[in-house]
Order: sequence, then structure tokens, then C-alpha cells
Amino acid sequence: MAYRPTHKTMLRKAEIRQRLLDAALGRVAAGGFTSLTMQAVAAEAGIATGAVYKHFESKAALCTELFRLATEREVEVVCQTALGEGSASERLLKTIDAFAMRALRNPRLAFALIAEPVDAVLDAQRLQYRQAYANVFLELVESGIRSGEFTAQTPSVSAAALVGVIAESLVGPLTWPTSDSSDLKSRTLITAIQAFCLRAVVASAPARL
Amino acid sequence: MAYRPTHKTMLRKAEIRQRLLDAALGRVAAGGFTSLTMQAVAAEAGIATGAVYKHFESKAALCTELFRLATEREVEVVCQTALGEGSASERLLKTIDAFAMRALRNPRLAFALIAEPVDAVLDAQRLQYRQAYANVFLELVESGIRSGEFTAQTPSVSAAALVGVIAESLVGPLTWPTSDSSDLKSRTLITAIQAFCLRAVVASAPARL
DNA sequence: GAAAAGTATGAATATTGATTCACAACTTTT
DNA sequence: AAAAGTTGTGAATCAATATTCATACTTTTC
Repeated sequence: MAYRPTHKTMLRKAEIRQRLLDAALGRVAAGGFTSLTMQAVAAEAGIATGAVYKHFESKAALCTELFRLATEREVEVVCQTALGEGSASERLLKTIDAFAMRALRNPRLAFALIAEPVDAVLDAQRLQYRQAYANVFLELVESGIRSGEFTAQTPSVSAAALVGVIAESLVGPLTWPTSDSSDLKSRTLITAIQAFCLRAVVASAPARL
Repeated sequence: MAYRPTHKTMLRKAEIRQRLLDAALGRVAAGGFTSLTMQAVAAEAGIATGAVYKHFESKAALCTELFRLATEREVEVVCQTALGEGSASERLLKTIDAFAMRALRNPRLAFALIAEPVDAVLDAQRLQYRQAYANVFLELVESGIRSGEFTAQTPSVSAAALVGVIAESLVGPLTWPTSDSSDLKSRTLITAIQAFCLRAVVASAPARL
């Protein structure tokens, strides 16, 4: 034998792989999956087009990994909030806030992850992503029902509906490039969304937190 | 001079144009905008590829027209229900039912119209489409508030949120190919969605219709 | 430093599908 | 029926990208 990958080379390889993912994420955040070309990613990462294929089987593989990473992070944050401390209502409000703030801070990326279809593979992943959010809300709703804070309802439907409310209410603001996340409008918007969601699950008079 | 289009020829042209639109709609209903190729449309309409361009400037033009027709029809139906007879709550329930039934009856088309992005031009149109629905709900919500049936809320946000609830709750069932619109599951699903929406706008104890 | 294994290059190839084009066929006018 | 305008044909062209490939460079082992 004559060559074995060593720590140093593997580190280097991992680093380039990371650079590729970063470049890809940058692309998507800037112009959606549409603007994600292998050429552009390679160039941005500082290597030749062909070399990308030493790190990722195909464009689909790259997208898949990218999607997984991006969404894992997002879901993690939301999950933390949704299943943390406090009453179910409090957690619902906080979760909506967290989700919306993150989305408004990076509208293009949020849109790409939430709505922009690319191909069959990614679409399937996106469904998983939404499902992941829905699952978080599912637990939240169920705990709210158990504790008596929320009215009787079909938790799976409510969970999907909550995801829908949030996503749809944000698509407009996300698409219109008016996205000042520190803006007064954003605050007002988020508050209104929170109120809507709370009423939907609580059903009694809208608790003022 | 020597030739002027006459009634007969114009009729024939209009008929072929219609055939093209039908073929295109069929395609979209079957496999989304992705499967809408000029070749396929031409073949399905029984003419040659190039001839399509005698009827539509470009693929984009064809898509635009198709979208306009399909959505106009849908919005019309929903609008009729939403702004017709009855209390605001009744109308809300009926509207959700109408929307959902239509969507479940033709899931692929509904998905294409609601969510599948294609290009900038169409995306803009889709926003208009959703906006059109939102506008219908906006009037509905406002009338509900005026009549005292609905609680105080930000009507524009509620309108978008309602569109979101309905769309998102249906995406799963729409994507899973389990779509029996006459199915018991569909009924149950729709009922749950209705209840969620009603609570969200009414806020007092969930009216039993 | 030579062999082995891996990685990088980037131009060439392949693919997919919109669009064009030279030409044929059909309609109306005179 | 010849002229002029319109529509139809379908293969060729164009464009945009993903993917491959012959070749060159790097790193490790001996």
C-alpha cells in the first residue's frame, strides 16, 4: 500500500466541504435555490467545478445536505422555545415570535425553505421540514389541552394550521422586500399573528399573556 | 389587399387556442407546472410545436393566461359563498368547505396554483391569487366584526392567516395521494379546519354553527 | 524519490426544453 | 387561379447547466 488519508488531509477536505456548504447557503439566501448552480458554488468556494463532485455526489446531494443543515438549526431554535418553560400559551407566543423574527431577518432564505419548490427530492424534504415544525406545535397543543389551557380540538390539524398561519402571514412581508426585523410594522404584525393563533387554540377570551 | 381574417377563421383560431389552454391545464393538473412543456401541450392539442407560437407569444404568456383562467374560476366560486347569504360564521364555514372540497378533488392542480413556484412572472401572479382569496376573507372578517359575531382583530392579518390555515392544512393531504374527496377522512379534516378557523375569529366559545 | 491513492482543473459532453426558421398548406380577396 | 396573408410543420438552433473526463498536481507510504 502507499497512501492513506490522514488527519490533516481529512481536516482539509472537511473544511472545503464546509466552504461549499457555506457558499451554497449564501447563494440560496441571496437568490433562492434557483440561483444555486454548481459553477457558482464552486467559484465562491474557490475551487473548480469538477472538484465539487469529490465532495458531493450530485447537486441533489448538495441541496439535501444544505437543506438538512439549515432546517435542523431552525427547528432546533423553535423547538427549544416551544417545549421549554412556561404555560402553553406563553410558549406558543414566544415560539411564534422566534419563528417570525428569524424569518423576517432572512426573508429570501426563509422563503426558499418554506415554499420554493425545486425538485421532487427537495420537495419531499421540505414536507419533512414543515412536518418537523408541525410536530413541535403538536406537542405544544397537546400539552395545552392536557393542562386545560386550550380547548378540545384535533391537535394534528391545529398543528398544521398554526404552521400555515405563520408561514402565510409572513409570505407577503417576506416577498415584499420591506423586511426591517427591528421595524415597528414587524412588531405589530407579529402581535396580530400571535393573537390570532392564541384565539384559535384557546377559544375562550384571548388571554393577554 | 388579398386576405382578411374572417369570422370562420377567427372562430377556428379561438378554438385551437382553447384546446391549447385545456391541454396545458390538463398537464398542470396531472404533474404541475414542471410537466408543462410546449411540446407536450402542442402534441396534446394536436398541432405542431411551432404552431403554438402562433397563439401564444411564449411559454410565459401561456402560463399567465392559464393561471388567470384557473384562478378566476376558483376565486369566483369562493367569493360567491363567502359574500352570499347568512351570518358571517355560517359563510366562513361554507367558504372553507367549498375551498377545501375543490382542492381535494383536484390536488395536483390545487397545489400548483397554491404553492408550486415556477418563475418570477408566475410567482407574482400567485401572490395576486392568494391576495384575491385574502381579500374575500378580508370582507368576510370585516363584516363579522361589524355584526359583532367576531371579536376585535386585525382583519388583514386574519385574512392572510385564514388562507394560510386552509392551504397548509391541505398541503399534506394534497401531497399524499390519498385524496378521496368523498371520503370520511376529508369530512373529518374539513370539520377540524372549520372549527379552528371559527375559534380564531370568533374567540368566544366555539359556536356549534 | 518512486509508487499509490486522492484531489483539482476546466474544457468538453450531455441533456432538457424553449424558440426559431424555411417551407408547406390553407383562406380570402380580386 | 394568382396574389397576399395566415397558420401549420418539425427539425434545427440556442441556452443553460449538470456531469464527465483526460490530465496534472498533492500527499502519503515505503
